[in-house]
Amino acid sequence: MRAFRPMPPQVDLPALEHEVLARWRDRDVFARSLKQSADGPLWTFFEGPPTANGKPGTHHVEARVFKDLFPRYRTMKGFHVPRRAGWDCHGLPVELEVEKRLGFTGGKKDIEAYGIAEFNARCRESVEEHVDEFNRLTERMGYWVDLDEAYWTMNAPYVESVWWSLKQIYDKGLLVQDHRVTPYCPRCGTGLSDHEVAQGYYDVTDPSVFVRFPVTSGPLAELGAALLVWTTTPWTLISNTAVAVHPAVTYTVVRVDGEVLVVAEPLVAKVFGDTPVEVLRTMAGSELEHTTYDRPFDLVDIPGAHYVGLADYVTVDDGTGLVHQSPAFGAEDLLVARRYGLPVVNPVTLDGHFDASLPLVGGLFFKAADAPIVADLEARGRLFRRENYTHSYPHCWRCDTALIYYALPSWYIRTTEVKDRLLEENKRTRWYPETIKHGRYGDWLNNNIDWALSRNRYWGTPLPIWRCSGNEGEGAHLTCVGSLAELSALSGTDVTHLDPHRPYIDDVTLTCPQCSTTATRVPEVIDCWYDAGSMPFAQWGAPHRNAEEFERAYPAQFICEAIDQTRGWFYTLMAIGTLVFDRSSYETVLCLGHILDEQGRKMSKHLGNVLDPFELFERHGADALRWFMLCGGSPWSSRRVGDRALEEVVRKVLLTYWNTASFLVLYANANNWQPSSAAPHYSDRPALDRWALSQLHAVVAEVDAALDDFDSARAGRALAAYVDDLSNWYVRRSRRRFWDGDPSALATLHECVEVLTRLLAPFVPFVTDEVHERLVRDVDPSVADSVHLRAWPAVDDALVDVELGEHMALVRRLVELGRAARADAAVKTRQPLARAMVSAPGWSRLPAVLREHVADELNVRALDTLDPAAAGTGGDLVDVTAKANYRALGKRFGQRTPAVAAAIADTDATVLAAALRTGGSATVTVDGEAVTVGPDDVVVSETPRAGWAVAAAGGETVALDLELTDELRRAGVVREVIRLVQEARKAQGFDVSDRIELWWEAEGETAEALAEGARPLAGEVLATTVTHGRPNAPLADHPVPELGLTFWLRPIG
RNA sequence: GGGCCUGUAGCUCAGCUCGGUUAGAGCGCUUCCCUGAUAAGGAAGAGGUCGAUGGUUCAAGUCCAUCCAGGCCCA
Repeated sequence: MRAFRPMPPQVDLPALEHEVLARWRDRDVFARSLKQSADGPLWTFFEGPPTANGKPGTHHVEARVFKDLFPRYRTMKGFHVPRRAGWDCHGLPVELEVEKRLGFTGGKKDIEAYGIAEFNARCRESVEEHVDEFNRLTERMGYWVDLDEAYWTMNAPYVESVWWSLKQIYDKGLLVQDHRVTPYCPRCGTGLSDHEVAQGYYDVTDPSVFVRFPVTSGPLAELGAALLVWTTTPWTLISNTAVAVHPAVTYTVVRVDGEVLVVAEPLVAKVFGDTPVEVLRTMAGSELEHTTYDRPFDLVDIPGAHYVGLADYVTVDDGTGLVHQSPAFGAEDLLVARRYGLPVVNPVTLDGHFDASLPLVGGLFFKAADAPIVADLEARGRLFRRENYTHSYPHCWRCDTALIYYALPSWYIRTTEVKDRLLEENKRTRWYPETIKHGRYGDWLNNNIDWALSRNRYWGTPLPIWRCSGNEGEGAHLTCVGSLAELSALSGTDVTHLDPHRPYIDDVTLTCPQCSTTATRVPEVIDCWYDAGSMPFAQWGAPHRNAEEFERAYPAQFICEAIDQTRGWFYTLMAIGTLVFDRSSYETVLCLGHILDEQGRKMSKHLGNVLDPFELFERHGADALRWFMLCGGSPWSSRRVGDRALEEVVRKVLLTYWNTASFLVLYANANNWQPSSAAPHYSDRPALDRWALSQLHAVVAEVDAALDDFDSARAGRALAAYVDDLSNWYVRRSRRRFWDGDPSALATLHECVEVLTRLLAPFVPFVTDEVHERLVRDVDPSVADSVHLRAWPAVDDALVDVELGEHMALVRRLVELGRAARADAAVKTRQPLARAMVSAPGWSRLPAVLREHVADELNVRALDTLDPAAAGTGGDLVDVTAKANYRALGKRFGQRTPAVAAAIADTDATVLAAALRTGGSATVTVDGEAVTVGPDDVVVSETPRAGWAVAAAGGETVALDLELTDELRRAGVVREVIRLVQEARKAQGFDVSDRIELWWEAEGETAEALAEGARPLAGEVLATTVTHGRPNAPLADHPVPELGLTFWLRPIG
């Protein structure tokens, strides 16, 4: 016969987790969970690869917990859920990390001096190092994902897949070279990422100039009007290409001081102040479209330009509402220029100086050109006004040079060409929460702009385009290569084993298939977000390798990341899927809120409020952190995490659960009980057992439904409530049956804990597996050797008893009221009372066995019905009040509800209540009209008067008879002594089943009580003898001065 | 500047889909009580203009509008 291993009530959860981890490794549980589900329906999940550029933080744990829960849940439901880890290896974040480590401050110059081969080798090392830490994190937190077969975006097969996809896009004519405006440091010779730019903002004072652009066509020209244009970057006027106005803003043509100017109507007062203006006419901005003007400078050639265009981004907050456009130096300007097919002319060279051949500004640093430009405008009568303007402007965080927004040639994917397809794909995607779909994400798609794909950097997937030398510039032939094998064929050398990174790939040249001249690779690498978005196929190396596996697992049924990925991974996945396969790569997406610190701030290195996940694991356990993330609030709202929240999880949920199991083991072993022991059929078990099972199956249904809807918090609430019900009601009320080894109670609790363990397993995989091991596996080797290999519990509708649930809820409410009444009267529960009287709807239908629980919890000898109408049952003790039930009345009476409610209040409550009780209805008078109301329309409360301890709430009343007889008092003393002896047993470390001998000495009422109550006392404290008198052995005495009592005890044997 | 999310007790959060008159729970605090598993449990108390204003309605934390604050993303 196998006994359960003893389960200490106190447990070191982090230590336990390490043991469980070792067992998972030994038994290869994760791999077996996949193997055993291999024939089940496939449920596909894609892992979003974290960027391996720093230590993993607590926010990484968040997404990974959710990415673990749902696959575990689905696996238990019989689905096959393969999951492969992935690492995002490329990109500027990695480069910056390495630059910092190498002590570089000079940007690209330092890297090139160091050597690209060496630099990229350092990047690779850095990635490998950080992936090691992510592996540790992943394992420790219990995130089951295949780490051995992880995809790395820097591996050659992955890069080849990415190339293949780019070639598909290229072949569709959607991968093109164009210009892109980026914040650019002219000293370092590099563009800066947003993140870098954000670090270098500070206030500077620039000239703010209003310039006249005389109109040269149309009716405005006849008026001799000039557009009044405002800018804070006079140096960009050299390359003025157009003027933008807002189509919906009203523009005014005014005569001021004898000249005619065009200004946005809302800005007239601001621009001209007190100067009198004469409004000649007004027009919508859209009417100004294509109005030509005489440009401010004629130093560079800009063909086909210089007219008014429309742009929604124009505001009337500052300036004149007419915005000067210089497409090479402004992102919005460039967009406008694109739409109108305007040329992008850039007179500033890469070092930030104007082309030396230009008059006026030739060779000047761009900022230094402001002064001569403003002077020249003034000299030519073009300057309307000049002011100084202080604003925030970005500078290079490395060298403090003012940044220039600068158009660099760049490679684009024309995502705008497939925008409609993207919108359609989004339409059929299920978003959690739903609002993202048409809100944040839908919005982003609607404003889709072409994807700027290239980066002028080093550590990234090289753009697989080779340009021939046959024709200069635009006319050169381009060759896009889709694999190393293809590259081998084109280059005539075997490069299938080449590292496809810079600088090695740069050395591969090929013969242009069109003109036979030598072609070399373009220098750019690609945006690492493209790498990540390629994972659906690239994780397999598809289609070059594992094409079938890819086909089977596309698209994913489920992906899950935090909300910042809407414009990141969620977008690139959908965009690449749609571009390459004409189908988004996922069907359902769970979008998480962010984890914040205890002050509600985002966690960031900068603020120093980052919580080290490993410390949290060792302090509270991974289960605690998992439960908090999953159940501490809605998945999609942001939540604050801290030690205190985790301590609460441990105490309230994990330890309560553990202790319930520990309790079961204690009494199962004490009574030689096993799961195989005979137990009564469900229907023959006591109501309390049937209630526990009924609640259990209601919870199974609730958790199942909640997880189906990806609402882990809702599931967690149901589970936590059940843990509490089980521990603090079922076990509490059943204790005596456990002491007696009642097989019904033991079987019921075992079943409840066992099913609960399976429900909890995907949430808190460690502690549940340990409980499963001890409670199930140890005593039945035929069961799977991990809870994670078990099936998800099925709901047994036959066990769900709704009426019983309602009855028990009433019992618990009445107990609460009784306790409140006792507390109010300052009569402790240990003091038995003769009776309690109850008045509550449903009380008459409450089965006797359930009434017993009320009596027992309240320690009263009898329960009576409080009936104000019947003499001798408390009628003289109660006040009756009747209140309208608005919900019921509102449906029937609508607008007259308050009048009916008032009528009910005006009617004598005793009469009303009596009528409702005897006749089932009552009549009240509303505005002289008789209205019939039923029992549901009125909430009757009966409140006993003085002399009783009473508590009432929501129409339910419990009254305690406080009169104490000597017999009751003595029974109270016995119960007091029982508790003291129990406390002494516990303090001396006796086992719960140890028998003892007991001696006592006392006087007066205490002596009387103990003499009378020796038998119950002996039974309760497991005493084989209860002796009045001192022991003759030297035992420690237990004095109780309040009772005039001293007792002694010792264990037998 | 735009879009979205959030705002309920000192703190963490339910409740809002589908409106019902005493707005709940946990943590923390005070006082009691219970204890034959528990780091637990229970009762009472203190603690709320349910972000603000207006509207719809017999009735608004809940529906509508506007505004404010914080967050996220974008500019």
